[in-house]
Amino acid sequence: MAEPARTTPRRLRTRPTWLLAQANTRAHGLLAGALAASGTRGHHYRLLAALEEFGPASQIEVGRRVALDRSDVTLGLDELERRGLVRREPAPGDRRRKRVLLTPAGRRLLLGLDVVVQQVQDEFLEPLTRQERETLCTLLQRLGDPASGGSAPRPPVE
Amino acid sequence: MAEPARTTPRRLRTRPTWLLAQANTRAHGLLAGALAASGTRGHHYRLLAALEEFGPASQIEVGRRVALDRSDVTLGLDELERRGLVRREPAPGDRRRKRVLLTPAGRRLLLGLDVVVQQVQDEFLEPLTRQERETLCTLLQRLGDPASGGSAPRPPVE
DNA sequence: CTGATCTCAGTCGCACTGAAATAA
DNA sequence: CTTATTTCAGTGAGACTGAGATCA
Repeated sequence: MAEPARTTPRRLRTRPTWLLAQANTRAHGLLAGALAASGTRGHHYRLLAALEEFGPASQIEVGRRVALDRSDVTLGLDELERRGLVRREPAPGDRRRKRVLLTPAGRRLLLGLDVVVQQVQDEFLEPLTRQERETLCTLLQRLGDPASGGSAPRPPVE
Repeated sequence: MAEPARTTPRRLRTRPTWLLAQANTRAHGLLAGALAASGTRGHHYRLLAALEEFGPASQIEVGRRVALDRSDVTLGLDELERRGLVRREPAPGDRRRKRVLLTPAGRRLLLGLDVVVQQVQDEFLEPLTRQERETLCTLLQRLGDPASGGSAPRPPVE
């Protein structure tokens, strides 16, 4: 017996939240590994994507669209700005805000990352047929949505 | 226009790894919130489950079954032991190892947590029919598996 | 005055690494 | 000697909070 029963407890194995967490861990690992080659992380891709698709926006707006906290947006944009991938300028008409916009270099990087990210999807989904992939997506979509409509963000520490 | 286009970029919205991450965030939030009432976290439930279902085992064995790092097993068991929920004793026949076992109080807590965890599943899956829930589970199972067979755990930092 | 935006410092839980201590 | 198990200290990313500065 070289492999002495590497079984997961039934309590976990049969629970959707466990399966979800396991699958997500694998997906996250693949993604992080692939993005690391360009010195980028998930945050960066998200931020670039929001800027490209919706044009210049305030930081709070960007954060809302890609589900990032205001602090993480600030830090992420710091890094992108240092690399010349985005620019911040005072927003016209409201000097509290900053208008963030993609530079040409930022757009180029984004297009390159698109390929990387797409390859990761294929690698991750390899065990599923095309039909199954679509089913998965629609189910996940419906599960992720309710978050915006009434969950417990962080319970108070006792 | 009070809600000015809270849309997620298409690049994210259409990608399985994004949908997975969003759904997982919601699931994790619900679970953490529900467990917090008993001063427990996911780790603890996993550890208790492994001990209950497979009986006393070495720490490394427990960690393998519930996908926890050796260090996290040590810390998690520290906490459970302090609360009298598990006991550690030197393993008979191999004094490098410790044999970890569930106490009666640990078993009682586990049974209580079972109810809590099950309720969270129902709340989380509420948007799906019974049929869809089963489909989801089988798909996720197949996606989580390959992890053991050849992924990139942590890419070296450049 | 209130309230929004951005920034900064810090917290917390999670996943992991490297190395020491102990023992097979 | 090498190898396995546990423990400890520390790192790094992700998600978050609270407070200050700035401005509507």
